[in-house]
Amino acid sequence: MSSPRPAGGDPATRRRILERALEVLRTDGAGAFRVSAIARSAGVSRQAVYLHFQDRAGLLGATVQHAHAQLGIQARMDALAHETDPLAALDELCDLWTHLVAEDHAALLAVQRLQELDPALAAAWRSRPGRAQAIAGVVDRLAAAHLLHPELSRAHAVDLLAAVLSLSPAVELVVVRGWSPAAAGRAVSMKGKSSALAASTAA
Amino acid sequence: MSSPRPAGGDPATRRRILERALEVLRTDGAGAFRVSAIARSAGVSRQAVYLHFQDRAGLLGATVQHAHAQLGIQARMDALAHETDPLAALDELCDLWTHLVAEDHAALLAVQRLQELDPALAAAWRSRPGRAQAIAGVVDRLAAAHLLHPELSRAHAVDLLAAVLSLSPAVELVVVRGWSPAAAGRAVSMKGKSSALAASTAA
DNA sequence: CGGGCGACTTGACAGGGTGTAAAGCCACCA
DNA sequence: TGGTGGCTTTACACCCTGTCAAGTCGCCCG
Repeated sequence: MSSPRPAGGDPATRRRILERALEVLRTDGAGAFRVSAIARSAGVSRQAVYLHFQDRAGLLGATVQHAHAQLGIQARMDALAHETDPLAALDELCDLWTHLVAEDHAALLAVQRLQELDPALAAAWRSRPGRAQAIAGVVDRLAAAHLLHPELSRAHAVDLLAAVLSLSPAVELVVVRGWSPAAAGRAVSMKGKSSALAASTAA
Repeated sequence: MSSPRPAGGDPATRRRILERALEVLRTDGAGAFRVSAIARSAGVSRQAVYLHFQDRAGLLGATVQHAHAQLGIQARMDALAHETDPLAALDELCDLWTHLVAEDHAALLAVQRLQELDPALAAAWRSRPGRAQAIAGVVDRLAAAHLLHPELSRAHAVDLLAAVLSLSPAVELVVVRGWSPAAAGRAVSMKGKSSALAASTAA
């Protein structure tokens, strides 16, 4: 269910397509994410792409997954799950997010752009691996440590954290305004803390 | 310079096109923003649209302007400029933003989506009327009232506020998670305050 | 060695979108 | 009566997606 790919073709070719797709995305932006351009860049025919991926949205989804794998997002997500200190977990999640955005904002913007045209991609994106769970997990740990603001329900805290960790703030700080991912992560984390915690326990 | 429209055609027709374009955007989303669909919806030929607007991006820009006018954004912006209490100004700006997003997120998302394909639209969007000035103005007033966090430069405060007032947090809260614009505005405002102010002087 | 199969290419097509161009229609005005 | 502005119709070039059919190449298996 998680990978309904046509399963045709050589994995090496598939990987090469994904690598070039990611590079196209990173260097030329979301607007350049065209099947023909990616195929050309990968030195493969356009049809070959359709042999490996359902359609453009499928290719984009796989490309984002590939980017996440390349950046070791899953490993950091796993580490996050084992972090016992709730505040450290929150910091780490924010840092993870801003670094990911710094590296792959084009890919993330492309997904945001294409999801409207493609319900399947939208669904995959909304429940993108780990993110919702990570946010809920951090909030749960904060609540367990009695750090959540007393007037804030857990659901509301999740909403707030999701808003803070949404795409455009990170893009605004890191991409548009040139902050370092680390600094942006700290800022995001501070926003999250101060809007959801009982006391501003800044580091 | 602000309105480089071809200036051809009947203003009434132009208005009708804008109204339908806005409705298309609001009901069918950014993905449905197609010249042909809008022309059909306005009961006008596709060419007539090009007679009134440079191209699709120009039409979108004008549509957003029309939406802002319809919602009385400019009036609220002006009122904002005359608000003397810095914290009230901040609250008002956040409330303004979430209400605008609640009403026209589709239009705003469309702009965000198309700006990559159209440098002119991107420029117009980045310096969208009032927004940058409003943010800078609020920060200035906060600084003048010595409310800014002492370790925060004015430029950084502007960056932070711009991040808080970027598109996706408001969309996340209001559109995805169903918060009321007012509640979302309060949350956004609180985030802005707590990340930029010396003390959490909540209302 | 030869057949077959999987991976890929080539070429073509339908469908839909943008933007431009040229010619015609029509109502209104001088 | 003639012109002109606003709009329509038709046609076009161009690009992109997604599908189909046929052909090519290499490799493995019998």
